[in-house]
Amino acid sequence: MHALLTRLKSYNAAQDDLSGLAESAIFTLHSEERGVILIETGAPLDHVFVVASGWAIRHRTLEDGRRQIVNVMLPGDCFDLQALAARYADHTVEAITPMEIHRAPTPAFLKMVHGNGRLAAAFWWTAIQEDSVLREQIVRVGRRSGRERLAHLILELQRRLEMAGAPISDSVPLPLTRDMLGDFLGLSRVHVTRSMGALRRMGLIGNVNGSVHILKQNKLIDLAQFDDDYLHQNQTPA
Amino acid sequence: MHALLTRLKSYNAAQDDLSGLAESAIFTLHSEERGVILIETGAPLDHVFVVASGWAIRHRTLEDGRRQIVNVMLPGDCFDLQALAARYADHTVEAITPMEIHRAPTPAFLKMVHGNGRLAAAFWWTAIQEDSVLREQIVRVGRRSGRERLAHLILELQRRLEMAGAPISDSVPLPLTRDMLGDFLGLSRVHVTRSMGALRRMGLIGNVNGSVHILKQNKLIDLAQFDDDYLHQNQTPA
DNA sequence: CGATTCATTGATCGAGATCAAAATTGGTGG
DNA sequence: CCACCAATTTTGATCTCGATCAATGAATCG
Repeated sequence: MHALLTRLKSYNAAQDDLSGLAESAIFTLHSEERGVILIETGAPLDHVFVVASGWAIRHRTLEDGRRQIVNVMLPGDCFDLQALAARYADHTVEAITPMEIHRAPTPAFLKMVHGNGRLAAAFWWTAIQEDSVLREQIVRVGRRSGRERLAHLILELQRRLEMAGAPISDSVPLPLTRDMLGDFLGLSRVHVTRSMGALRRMGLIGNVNGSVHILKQNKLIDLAQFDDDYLHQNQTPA
Repeated sequence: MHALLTRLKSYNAAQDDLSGLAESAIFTLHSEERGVILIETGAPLDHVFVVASGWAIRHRTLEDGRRQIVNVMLPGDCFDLQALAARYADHTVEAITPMEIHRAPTPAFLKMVHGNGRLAAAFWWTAIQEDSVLREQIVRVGRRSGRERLAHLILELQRRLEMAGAPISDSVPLPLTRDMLGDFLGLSRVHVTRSMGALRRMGLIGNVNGSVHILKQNKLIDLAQFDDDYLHQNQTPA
């Protein structure tokens, strides 16, 4: 639970009784291989997950094969809190790297947060944060150019990884194939390569294979019109 | 609160103690004109809203004027439950028709749901539903063609309006200009007109001005690959 | 090493953007 | 009821970004 707790620090500066989470015995730790489907569209939602390490994607595939990746689940992310109010999954979640992942049955999870208001609020905050990420994804896909989408995504991933305790660095791991990036950003595989090449030729990012080096943060932020307010990092509520 | 209560019926079939909501005195009713900004990007989030009548849009504008509408708020929708965990708005919400809207201060709202678990669950359900709508919007904008986007949106609006108590009908009100539809669907104004014309010429929808007539539901559903599972209509949780 | 998967690059094509003008709609006031 | 004005929609013409098709390179693995 380390990544999640690290993340929650930036929410709950006081850090009062979140300890209850680490102590609770309802989560069990599992290792999953790359490619494993954690949640299947249409399947019952009976567990809540917290990512310890590794990456997963949430995606939806249309009848004719077109696919859209909706979001990436990084260490410290929790899903599917949907389970508390909906019975069936409306998306598929798939591990794209080997993962370590905590899993709790929904009813036990519910009981835990019922007994601990601060904990409930903390999880609510993570849900809010994911909402904002989704909204920004809509803006990204709806109104930005190929390069802008890519630059914006790279910056978002950098921030989100740092929030979960990754060392501050201009090197961002990116274990996504061009196909996945395309399905994430609403572009074709080929165009991802092109946009990547453009950013490289502009000197904004460095050579890529499994991770991106950010060479000129400021230029990249400019190009992407990236404003990280939407990540609600240090906004303890009223 | 009629529209919201109607909507909640499909969630909480038992309909036990949601009455507390109607009785609670924390909401005040306001009339707003078209064009009024209900929530401004960057402004403190100190109120929770429930739409009684009229439409609003949540949108974000980039520095160079490109705009993306993230979602539409219809009668029975609540926002911004974000207020419970984030201090500042990351989007603008604007009335696009005259509206009647209920408003409660966030702290009072919090106290109310704290004292009433079923009510809390019901509001959580509305948040889950909005999440699903957002995810579907990502798929729509990321991977569908112009006509598909339009067809899909029309169908979604029809369902959502019905859920809030609008009479079942193949006539869907659509008080959005072509500009708004473009900013919503990630298209240009001109292309919205074209896509609309295409659907009309295909005999799927009827003449439009302020509302759309759905002439061939099935064909429209086919074209859009519309599957309304994501609206989680009758899925009381475990 | 073949076999497979993924990235890069080139060539061509098309959906949708942009620019521009005309037609329609909707008030408002005389 | 009509004339006028503004806002919006529709339509046409042209261009461009990104998609598609196809071939070539790298990289990984039994």
